[in-house]
Amino acid sequence: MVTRERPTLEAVARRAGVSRATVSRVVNGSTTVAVAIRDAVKQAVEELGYVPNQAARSLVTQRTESIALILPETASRVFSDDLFFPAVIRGVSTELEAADKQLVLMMAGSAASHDRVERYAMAGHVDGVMFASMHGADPLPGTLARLGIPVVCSGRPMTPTELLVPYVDVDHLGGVAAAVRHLLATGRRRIATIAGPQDMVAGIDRLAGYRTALAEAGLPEQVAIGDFTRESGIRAMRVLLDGDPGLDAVFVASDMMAHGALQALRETGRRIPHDVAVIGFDDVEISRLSDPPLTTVRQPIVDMGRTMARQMLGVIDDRLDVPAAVVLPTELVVRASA
Amino acid sequence: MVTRERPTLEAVARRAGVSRATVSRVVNGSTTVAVAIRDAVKQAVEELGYVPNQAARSLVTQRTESIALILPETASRVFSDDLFFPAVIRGVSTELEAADKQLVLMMAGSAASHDRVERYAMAGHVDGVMFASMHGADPLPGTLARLGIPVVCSGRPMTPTELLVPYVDVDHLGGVAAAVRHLLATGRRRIATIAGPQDMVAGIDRLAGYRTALAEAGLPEQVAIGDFTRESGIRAMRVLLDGDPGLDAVFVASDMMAHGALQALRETGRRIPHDVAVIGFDDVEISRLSDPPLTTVRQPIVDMGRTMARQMLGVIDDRLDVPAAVVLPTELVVRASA
DNA sequence: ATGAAAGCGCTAACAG
DNA sequence: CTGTTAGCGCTTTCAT
Repeated sequence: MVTRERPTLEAVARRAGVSRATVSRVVNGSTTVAVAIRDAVKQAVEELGYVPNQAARSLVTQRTESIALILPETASRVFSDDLFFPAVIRGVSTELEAADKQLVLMMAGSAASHDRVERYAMAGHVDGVMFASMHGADPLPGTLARLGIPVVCSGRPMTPTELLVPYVDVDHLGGVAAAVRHLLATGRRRIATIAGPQDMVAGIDRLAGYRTALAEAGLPEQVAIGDFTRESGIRAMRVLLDGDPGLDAVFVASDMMAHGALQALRETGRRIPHDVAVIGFDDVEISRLSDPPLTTVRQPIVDMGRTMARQMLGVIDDRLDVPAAVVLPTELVVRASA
Repeated sequence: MVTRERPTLEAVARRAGVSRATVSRVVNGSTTVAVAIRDAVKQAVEELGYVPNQAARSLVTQRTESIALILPETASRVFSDDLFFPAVIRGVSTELEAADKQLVLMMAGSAASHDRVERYAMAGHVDGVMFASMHGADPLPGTLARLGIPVVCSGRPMTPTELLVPYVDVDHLGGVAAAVRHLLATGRRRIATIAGPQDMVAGIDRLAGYRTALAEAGLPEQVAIGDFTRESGIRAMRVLLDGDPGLDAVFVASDMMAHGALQALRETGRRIPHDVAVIGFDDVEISRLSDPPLTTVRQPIVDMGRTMARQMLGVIDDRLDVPAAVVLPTELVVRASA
């Protein structure tokens, strides 16, 4: 590897006939430098193509100007046709770009990579760590926070971590309530649900919302569990139909699963929404492209990413007005499927 | 920001009653350390929760153990429902994970971010830079390569950069030829194409393939240009139909555009493949889910990512057997649309 | 306003 | 096999 050696501060200083300290000042935009000298230095920087060595800089400043986003999922899951993660990344990315911070994206779907992430953060590679899509009571956010590393989560953490870590989440319960209300208002009475994984807050809260709403309406519940993927939606729908061939509606905790459910329903010859009404959750693109287009609970995924990133930037800059918890609204979007 | 100070080599050395050098040896797995001492050091490391400071380490080793993947696109493009980029990322990510290197993903859709990327690489933030989805004659790969930074590209570069930079690409021409042959064999004679953007090798090569194949068959060509997005596919298809309402086949340079083309064709009441046969390119998931399922030229996108990552690892390790150019095969996958 | 000097935490010769 | 020593390139007091 022929790494041509890059010019150092020292080289620039010699060329401009000043000290290293002065060059450093100019490079870092200090105002206390005489204009003539500043220009000379800038010219030397230009001529030599000088770029500060980040490792050296970080060593003394204790700052890297980069921030990690941890997705406790495999890469194949993050980059599947489920557009949830991409939307989070987009939001985060937008905010960090504006703040001139580098995003370091880390998938941590296995125990090994989970470890790697921990070491990575502890090695001071990044100034802060953001988590999205947390499963179970992941101790990592808390661990890092206790070590003094700024941590922010998307999705309410399931551990007392919440005391240490600011987070952003959406109003799952409100969204589900609106969905079930809509089903009731359109005359449905045998309303099943395909719930999300019960080791994730989004899965738990949406199921709780369904239960509450059905209890209030005095209707019996019918629950099948999926893992937010299309495949699991297909399977869960079949299970539900086995249990009650006469069900007339299903609330599905994610659009991907709802997409699977539509397929499973069509395969049995049922017409949607005539025989069975279907409502999803997310409002990712696929819900508009599905057949029929999906009525769904919109959650502002991109905004979650943006909000989380802003919280992180606030924490890093030691701003005191960083809200410990932000809950964004959800909204029912009615399309043909219900 | 309360960054509790982390223990240093020095602290571990004191606790274990040895020198810093010895601790460094143990931490880096040197075999020339007495077992007793090694254990003592390991214990001290454990007790103090020591993790090496990456900035300090990089400063002296000139290595960061991370590698950048540059996507010269906006984040919204990379993380849209086009699963091309995700597939590349997945491939890259798999290989780097195995090599215990950290992937740093950078979107560079604007001139500003293009600059940022350049500075980032030159600051020694990463050990190497991989490019995917290059537009036009981007000078950045060449620039970085000349500076001694290892560079690898996915997609044949359009500049003489190729002399400096290993790359991986797929057999565009072979794939297109197979597609057109299939159309001819099934009796189509008025074969149009929706080409990709003509500032990208994938766009150029696939159009060239179409032209060659039609010329050989002695048929007239009909070309509309898109930019690989679904929207542009819809528009291009309408243009083609305006030009020749009687066309009986269209080869589309990407599945996303083909998806759009299907929609545009259906809107005119045409039946597929009865009235018009459609063949796409990519074989991303959407081609199986579309209506009807899409006949398409499969390119091994994940493998491109993997191959590129392996080339990069080879270059970094100064291995001499790194191939300057790898061309992966493509393959026609016949489904209902043609 | 500028320079001198002291490290940041680590690795890698080189001695011993 | 282990310790001593000399930096890696930069920022930041502290003098001047």
